[in-house]
Amino acid sequence: MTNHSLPSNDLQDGSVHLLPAVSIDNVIFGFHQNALTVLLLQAKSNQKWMLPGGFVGKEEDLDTAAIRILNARTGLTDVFLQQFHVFGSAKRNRKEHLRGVLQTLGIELTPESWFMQRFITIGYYALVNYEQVIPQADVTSLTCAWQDVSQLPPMLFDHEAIIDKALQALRLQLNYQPIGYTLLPKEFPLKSLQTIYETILGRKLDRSNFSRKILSYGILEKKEKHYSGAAHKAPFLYSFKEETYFKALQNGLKKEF
Amino acid sequence: MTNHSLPSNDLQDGSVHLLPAVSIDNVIFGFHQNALTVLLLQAKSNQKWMLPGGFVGKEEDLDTAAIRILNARTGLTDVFLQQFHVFGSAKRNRKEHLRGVLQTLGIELTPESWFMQRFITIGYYALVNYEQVIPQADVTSLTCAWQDVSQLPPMLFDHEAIIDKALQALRLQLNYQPIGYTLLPKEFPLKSLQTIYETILGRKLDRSNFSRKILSYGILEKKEKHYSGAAHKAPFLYSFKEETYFKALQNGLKKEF
DNA sequence: TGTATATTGTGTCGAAATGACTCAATAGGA
DNA sequence: TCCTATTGAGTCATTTCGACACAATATACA
Repeated sequence: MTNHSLPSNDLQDGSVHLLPAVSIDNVIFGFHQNALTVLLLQAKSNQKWMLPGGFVGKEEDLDTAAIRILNARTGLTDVFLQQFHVFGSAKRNRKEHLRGVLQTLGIELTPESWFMQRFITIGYYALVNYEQVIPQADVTSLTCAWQDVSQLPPMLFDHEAIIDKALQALRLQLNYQPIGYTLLPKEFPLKSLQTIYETILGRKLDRSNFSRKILSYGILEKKEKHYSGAAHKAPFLYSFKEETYFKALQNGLKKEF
Repeated sequence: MTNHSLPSNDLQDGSVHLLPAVSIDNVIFGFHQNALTVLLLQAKSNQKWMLPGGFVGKEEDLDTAAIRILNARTGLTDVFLQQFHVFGSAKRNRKEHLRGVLQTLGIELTPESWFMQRFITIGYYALVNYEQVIPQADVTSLTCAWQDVSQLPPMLFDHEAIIDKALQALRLQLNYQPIGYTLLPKEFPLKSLQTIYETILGRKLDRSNFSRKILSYGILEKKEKHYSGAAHKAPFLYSFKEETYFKALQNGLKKEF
């Protein structure tokens, strides 16, 4: 973890009502200007960027905590949020950053404080609608802002690796679950969805074949044309058919083997 | 967690050298008599079965701890072991079982002891060679034994759900990674591999199509015939081609999308 | 010794999916 | 008016998939 959505005196007596040694980091993906982006915070102490994270209450489910933490930075409540990996190397080096955080807050803690101990962090990823998010910085950060996934700024400790791993997890998910409903506005051109797939997969896809395949899932509905103002033919817009979309989320898109 | 491979006085002062609130549970799969099996321990206190689990040292990587715990019950060192999910519901009810464990060991702990607190557990699964395992019970268990996955005995708290989730994770893995090298003896008939796939997927596969597909991966080598003594044609044996097998493990079997 | 039975190796066939293309239509810029 | 980028639609050869057929054969049993 790096961040927290709790009052700063929790750092002093968090041990009373927080689960020790465990934190949560959220990788929140959005889609804007034809690019996949991640919501990040910039640390006051050293200007590096970090994932919005936090702690878990002593009697709080992990999933509930992840949602609470996401809500604090985005204002969103109803979100597709999924655990994807635990980062548990003993050498996740937080020490230096923590000193900075404490200095920022004007707090002193002994090295024995719960907050100074080793933490493992559980990675969750979310796919959200860019438009609906109101980024909210916290007391330790200068700003909360979207960053292009393919051009990440300097990140705190292992947070770039965590984003990488989230992308890998998404890449696998593409093969058995639909994606996009929570990332895109109600109506969108197929091109946008294709860009999302391309970013996650890290390679170009054939336009024609992509359209054939995605439409074969039966989760899209064709709407009217969209005149973007660009110097070329106007594309059709599409929207997700909620019913079949969620059925596909549950049952998977295809049966391998 | 449920179990531990550490001396029993760790229960008293584990807080000194163990990570609090975090345990590991291993789902160890083996293949025997044409069936997929899991290695389980039977609790002395109430005869229920549980996954071999344990704790994490304060300076120990999660993955290292998982291997250490697996080694303690199987004697194996070189194993395919993979984290698949964190179980973090606040209501994972260990309390009753813990009382039993403490009674068995003749230890008394205050409710404030680290051991009596809430734990989240990280699930790892392993695929191992049945023949090479020497099951080893620990101080809190009557026995350590293999159990058929499709006929599990009564299990402690959420351990059946954990096995289910491990199977689900395996099911996904089948689509992009080869499986079997660590489960089967050096040489085996295709039928054995097919049974593994069928158990993991929970449905029958067409023999002919299975063979075509699995051979198309190029990870198998045909060996001599095998006369089993059964009243029918003798099958060929196969072995994995290590080089291509591990290449496939790394790079995946196919590129969806 | 001969026949029955279960299971294996091999192959067929149509349907579906995939990857690499082509080409006309068109919205706005030069 | 012509140019250019992009779209919608479609072609086509190749590969993959699912379901099934059939002969070969290792042993049991009559």
